[in-house]
Amino acid sequence: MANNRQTTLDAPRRPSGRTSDGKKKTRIQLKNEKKILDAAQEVFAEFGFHGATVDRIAEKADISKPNLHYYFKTKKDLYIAVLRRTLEIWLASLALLDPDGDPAKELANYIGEKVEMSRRFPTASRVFANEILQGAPILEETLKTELRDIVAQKVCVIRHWIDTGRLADIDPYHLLFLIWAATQHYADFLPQVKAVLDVKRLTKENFAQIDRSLCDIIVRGVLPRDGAKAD
Amino acid sequence: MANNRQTTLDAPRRPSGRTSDGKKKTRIQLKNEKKILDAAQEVFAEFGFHGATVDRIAEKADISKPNLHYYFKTKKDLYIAVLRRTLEIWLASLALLDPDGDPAKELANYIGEKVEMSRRFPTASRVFANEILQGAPILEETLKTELRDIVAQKVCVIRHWIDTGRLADIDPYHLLFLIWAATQHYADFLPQVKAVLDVKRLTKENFAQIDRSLCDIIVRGVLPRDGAKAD
DNA sequence: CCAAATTTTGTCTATTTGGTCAAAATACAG
DNA sequence: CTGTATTTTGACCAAATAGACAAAATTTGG
Repeated sequence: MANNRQTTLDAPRRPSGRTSDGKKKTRIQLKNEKKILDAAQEVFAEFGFHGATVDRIAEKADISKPNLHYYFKTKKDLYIAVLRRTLEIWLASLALLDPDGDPAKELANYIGEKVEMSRRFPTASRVFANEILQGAPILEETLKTELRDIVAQKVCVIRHWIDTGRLADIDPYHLLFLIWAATQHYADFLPQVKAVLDVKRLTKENFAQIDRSLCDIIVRGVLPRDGAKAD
Repeated sequence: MANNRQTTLDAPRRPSGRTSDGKKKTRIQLKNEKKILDAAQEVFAEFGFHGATVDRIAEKADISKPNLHYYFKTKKDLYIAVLRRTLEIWLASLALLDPDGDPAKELANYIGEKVEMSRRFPTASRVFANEILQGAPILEETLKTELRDIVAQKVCVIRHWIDTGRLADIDPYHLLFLIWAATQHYADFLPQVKAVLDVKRLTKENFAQIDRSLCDIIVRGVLPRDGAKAD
């Protein structure tokens, strides 16, 4: 009788192939859970947690509502499951930034990866943005532990680049925030971007241009200036 | 019998001192509308349109629900009113960027202004972010007209700076997006920023540091490089 | 001070929506 | 095949919530 009332993301971390009772998941379970999670991600991204309705998710997943509840006890459980999936991609991308690489190349590579993520998984980004925007009620703990730790590591890498004179003396934290903000902007604020650029959708070419622009500005902005030019 | 069913933001643009019938607004009206709008902005920012309840807004405004409906017929009307107020500040800030000024100074000034806005009016930023994130159902038309036009103007200014060799050859649109994203990040994603930085709140000093970091990176990133260093 | 206009409120309603439950249908192991 | 476990569904419920409305209270102009 596992009382699964949870408010944060920690706990489970199951190998994603077994149910809470330790039993193996059936093929049907695996298939339906994926269908539901995919549908839920889209709906949560479009309407936020509150705006999303279980009915709509069920409909999009092409499954009956009671059946959905058979797989996910509550709307919140489903939301948490979607967030967990999203978070994994999100955290993994930070694993880039190889300390031994060339700073300019590493940063450009990271920016490129993040831009690509905004292009290919915009709904994931939006679910995440929604959650943070609402005050991160579910993710808060995870942000304060996992994310904070990983970021601290990467900050060390950047600091090292600065200390060895391969990067200008900028604040590593704000550099990372800048990259996140700039890249995810094209997923989270897509309607605004499209309106301003006067286009129906952003093509691959658009994203290539975005990648170039961001790398241009940001990488240039953090490279050490040889001919220093004080203000 | 003014049928006020509207879906976009255009129309009204009243001098904000007269009611739809052309009559002068009473002192009570002015006072209560402000109270309600302020409360609504906070609640919409925190919970999004769907998550916000009229009861909660009424409570925060210290006014009864039927009384609130006396001033704003529907929740959507209220939401639109809040958005309109926000949009004015938002659009106005773009008026900066003086074509005759020094590019570096102008950009730094604009960034500073935007950072200051995120610090002082974070809820305004969040209401806006929420709206765009949900696909900008209300703002879409305004974005495609007013915002697009103003931005197009400013893009010309930036292009001019580039053409006269005072700025590197970067894409003006993406430069603006970069600045918006970077600055508003500290209002919209505040919980994440706080978690990563391991602080309870962002102080004035934090924001001064943010301003410095962003100006450093972005302004450096767009200044023409004298000693060109091809990739 | 009075009458008209404005403002405020208690009460009620219709709808939406998250979630339940028992029974039916289906898949599966021996 | 057959009995058991899993999956699916129709019907239903309780809570939340946007909004209506008429009556009461208050303000305002003459």
